[in-house]
Amino acid sequence: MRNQKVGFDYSPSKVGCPVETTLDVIGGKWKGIILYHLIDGKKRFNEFRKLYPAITQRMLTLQLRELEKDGIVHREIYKEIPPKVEYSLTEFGRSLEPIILLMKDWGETHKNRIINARAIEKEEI
Amino acid sequence: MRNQKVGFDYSPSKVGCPVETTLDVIGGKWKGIILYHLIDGKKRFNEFRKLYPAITQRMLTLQLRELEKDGIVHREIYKEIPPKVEYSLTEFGRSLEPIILLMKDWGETHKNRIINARAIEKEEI
DNA sequence: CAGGATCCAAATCGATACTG
DNA sequence: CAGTATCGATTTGGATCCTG
Repeated sequence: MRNQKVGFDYSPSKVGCPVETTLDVIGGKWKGIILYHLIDGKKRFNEFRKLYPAITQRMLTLQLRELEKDGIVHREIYKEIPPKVEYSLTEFGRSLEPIILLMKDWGETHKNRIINARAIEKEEI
Repeated sequence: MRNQKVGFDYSPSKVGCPVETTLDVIGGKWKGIILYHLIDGKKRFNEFRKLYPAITQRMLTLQLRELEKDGIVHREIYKEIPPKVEYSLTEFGRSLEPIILLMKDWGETHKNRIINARAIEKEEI
């Protein structure tokens, strides 16, 4: 299976409201985080893994590839030994910055509220 | 303390960057769309189904319930026959409006680009 | 009308092992 | 270092039937 997708299917016939387009690009489980960390500069593969140990190697690879295919992320390969690959936002990718930053603000402000809501939810089960 | 934790909880909303919190709330496959349609007023269950035939009854129910539990959506039940249920944004939910609207703008602007990128991707398979 | 319940298929994820 | 490959587990989705 050489083309497993981690994002959503996006055949044109399914395209509905514009919000869906955006969520399709940044809504993957780890894409927002990847994008967020790319805002302050390029990152290497293992830098991401240190920043976010919870994401597996496999998922990181898959999500980066999709962002690359959507033209959001640029992948620069240095032909050295040991290998070195740097990921950065493309110009197009930068157009997502305002959204990511707004999401960051919202998350910072309301994180505890969400955590509480979900904790209560669990107690009730 | 009835909620003492022995290990560390790695559930997304408790750890990591704030962007993840936000995506956790609005990133569900249909949540963005639901939220988008709620911005311009309350909606009934079957109204959503007409606006978005692609979403199944089951998925609509599940996603609405999650938004409700997170305090984003309010569910008003009218005890009538036939039954009537209206969904609306809570005050808290309204704090997400700027993000949703920004996502809508981005989607409108770049929709075609994304569709093309993914069309090419498919040709290559 | 607005769903709940059930069952099954498909998509997605994670752990592990391996490689240029 | 930066990945691939593989496999089993989990999650999610869809179809169908049922109900107050």
